Amino acid sequence: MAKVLTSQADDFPRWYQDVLAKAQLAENGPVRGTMVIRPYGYSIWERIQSEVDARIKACGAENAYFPLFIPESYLQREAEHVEGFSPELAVVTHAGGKALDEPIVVRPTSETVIGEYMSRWIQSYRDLPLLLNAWNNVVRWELRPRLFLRTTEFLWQEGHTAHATREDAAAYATRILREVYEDFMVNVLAIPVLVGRKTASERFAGAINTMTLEAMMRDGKALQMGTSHELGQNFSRAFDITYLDAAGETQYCWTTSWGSTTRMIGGLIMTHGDDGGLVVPPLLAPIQTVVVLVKEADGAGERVAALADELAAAGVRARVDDRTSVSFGRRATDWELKGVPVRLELGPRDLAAGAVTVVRRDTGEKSQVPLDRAVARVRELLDRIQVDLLAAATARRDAATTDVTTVDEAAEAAQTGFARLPWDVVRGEGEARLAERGVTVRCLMGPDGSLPPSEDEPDLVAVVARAY
RNA sequence: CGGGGAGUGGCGCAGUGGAAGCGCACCUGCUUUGGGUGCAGGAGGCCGAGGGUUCGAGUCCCUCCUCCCCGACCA
Repeated sequence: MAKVLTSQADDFPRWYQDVLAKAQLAENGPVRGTMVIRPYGYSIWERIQSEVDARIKACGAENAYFPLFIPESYLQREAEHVEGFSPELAVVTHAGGKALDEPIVVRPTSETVIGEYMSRWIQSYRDLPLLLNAWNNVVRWELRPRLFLRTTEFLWQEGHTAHATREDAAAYATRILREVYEDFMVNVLAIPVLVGRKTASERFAGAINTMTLEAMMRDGKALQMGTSHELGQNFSRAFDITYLDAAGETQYCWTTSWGSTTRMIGGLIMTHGDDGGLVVPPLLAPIQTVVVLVKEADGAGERVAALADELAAAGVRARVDDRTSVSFGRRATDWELKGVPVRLELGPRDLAAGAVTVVRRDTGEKSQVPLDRAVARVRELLDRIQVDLLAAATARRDAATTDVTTVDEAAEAAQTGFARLPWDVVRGEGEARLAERGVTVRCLMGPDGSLPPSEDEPDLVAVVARAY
């Protein structure tokens, strides 16, 4: 492979920046912290949306849209919520050429405005559960932005639901965590995630329980890939989200919210990417296979086009690269940088052999396959790569995870990966001591890996790490 | 806001008082297409802004602006 990127070993953050630029994923916008997502990067986001949206709908939620602008007074109705978000709000004070009577905030999240409308839409227990989701953009003024990982404006989906009982709300928040996020991340992104509970200090502003999915990047740091919250009755009390139960009594609803963002693209890059660039898992890839015309000769161009058609007919997202004005090496490198899982090369030597050269992006392995077996071979490889990427990422994570027994050992081990230790050892002053070394509790898990119903369960395990 | 750096073609950088340059990218032509081909030619600059010193300032002095990195918040 040609060396066109800073290597991961030399400088991981710079490697990340190089990949963004060379794979044409995204670049900085003119206002600090904003992001321009380029067509290839956006096509990856569209694939994410498509997969996540289908899973959300399978859980019964419906899409809706709520406004970008929220009255400042709405945020102030929930004390913890406003306290949590105040430092990062963008506030509109002037519009239409004059000062506004009440400032308008640009949504940092939509709990408040959706709460207002839930209170109007919910009358009786027959209206519950109310299951909503929105695909939109939000703004949180970030002091230290990084493309995809932490930007002032980002794209996401935010789900908001209202239920009759705490148990229903908890069950739904957990269902989304498992059936939407975990399933998508593991089976499509091929990223292994730890599913756990946030500590009180890491909890969402206004939630009674925050659950998280944590992935390990190739540099050993953790990335929160998604969250699901039980909001208790905090927002239903603030926004008067009530219903009449079967006995005719007025009750407050129990609400949830859950979100996943363009940050997942950052996680994708840093989980699977290597010194050759991005590596996209086949099930996610906007382009699963590129058919490269090495050189126009002996009808090779027609064979390339026919091959791409056969692949498309077999359900493979295929693309032709017949830009013979660009040198072969350049084009091979381009597709590697973009992480296309399987590349087919067709040139005179292949034609003479009645074959096509097949290259795996993840391993670099090359083989020659008879033309009439090419489509079947591609489909086998796509399946194989999907499985292998998850296995490789899981192996890397497990190899960089250490069981320890003290806070000091955990802080040390977390400099290069994840550390696991008893929660009882950490709780209290432990979180502050870890923070001194840049380490946080990523999540709490049961001894068997289960999702704890509270942080007071016996024998909980704390997973700690440095995080993005 | 505390500490540390940097502003020079699109991007990355060199240039310590005397002709604005280099690499990549871009355009033209030829060449080469099986791993970022090679050669030749070419286009592109208010050197962050303002003021000062000097015969002469990208370079020295002053003021301002912006950006980046390290700390506290965060999907």
